[in-house]
Amino acid sequence: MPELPEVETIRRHLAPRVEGRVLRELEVMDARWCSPLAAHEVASAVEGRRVDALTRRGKYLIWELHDDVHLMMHLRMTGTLLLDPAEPPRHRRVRAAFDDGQQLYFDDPRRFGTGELALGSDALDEFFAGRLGVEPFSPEFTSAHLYALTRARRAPIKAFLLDQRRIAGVGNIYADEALFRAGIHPLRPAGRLTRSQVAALRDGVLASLEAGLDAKGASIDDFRDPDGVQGSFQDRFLIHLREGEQCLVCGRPVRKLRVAGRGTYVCERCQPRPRGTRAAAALRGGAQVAQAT
DNA sequence: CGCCCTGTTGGGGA
DNA sequence: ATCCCCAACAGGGC
Repeated sequence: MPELPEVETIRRHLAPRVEGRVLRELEVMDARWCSPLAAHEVASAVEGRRVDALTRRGKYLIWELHDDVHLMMHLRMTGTLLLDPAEPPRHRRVRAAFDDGQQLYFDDPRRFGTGELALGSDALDEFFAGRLGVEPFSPEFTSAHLYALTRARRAPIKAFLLDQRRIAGVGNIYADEALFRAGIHPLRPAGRLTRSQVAALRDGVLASLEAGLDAKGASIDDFRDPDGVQGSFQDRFLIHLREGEQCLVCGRPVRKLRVAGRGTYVCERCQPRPRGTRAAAALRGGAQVAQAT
C-alpha cells in the first residue's frame, strides 16, 4: 500500500508526535529487516538519540537523529507504522519506544520492508544519489526537465515512470493514474512523447500523487481500515484498477495489460494505442508485453 | 481443501 | 539498457 502519498501522509501524522523525542529503544524482531547489518548494530546506532526531524525522499521515510545519524525506512508493499496500537500487531518486525512512553510498531506481513542506516549526511546523499531521481513535489520537476529526461528513452513510458532513478516515488497505481489523466498509452516509447504530452504527463503525475495525499484518516492507526485512507484515495482515482469496469470519461471498458512486469490498466479510447512501433506490434500480436487476464 | 496466480516494491543477475 | 525473477505472505478463483 505505501507509495509516496501514503508515506508522506504517515510522515505528516507522525512528525509532530516524534520530533524532539528521544528514541529510547529499537527492538528489531526480524533480522532481515536491516540486513546485512545486524539488529544490534542498528539499535545501538540509534538508541538514545533525539529525533531531529522526520523527513521523506521518494518512498523512503527518514528518521533524522541527533549527530547526523539517519535511519531510512522503506515500507515496500505491505509495511505499516502503528503508533500506540491497542495491542501489538500480528506481523510486527520492529518496535520503537520513545522517552515519553509512545510505542511505534512496524508491521509488515510480507516482510519486504527495509531499514538502512546512514552515518553522516554524505552517506545519506550517496545512498539516494544512486537510487532516486527528481522529487515530484519540488520546483525542479518541470515539464522541461521531464522532457529532457525522456529523450532517447526507448522504454515504454510506464516503465520510465516506475524507474525511481528518474522520478522518485511514482508507483504502479499512480503511474496508471497519471497516464490516464494525461491521455497517454502506457506502452508509448518515452522518448517519442511530444512536449505537450510531456507537460500533460507532468501535471498528471502531480495530480495523481496529490489525489493520494491526506486522504481521510485522523490518525495513522487506520491505514488498514477499508473505510479509511485506502477507500478514500481510490475514490479520487479516475482510472479503474479493475478490468472491464467502464471508463469514467468515455464509458469504454478498462483493459488490463502487463507492462514492465506490472498489472496495467488502460482506457484505449482515452489513451490511444501507439502506432508503428514495436510496442504496437506487440499489442497486436498479444505477445508477452500485452496479455489479457 | 489444495493449487495457482496475483500483488500499491526494489534489487540483482542474465 | 532491459527484462526476468525473486524475496514472503495473504487472499481470491477454480
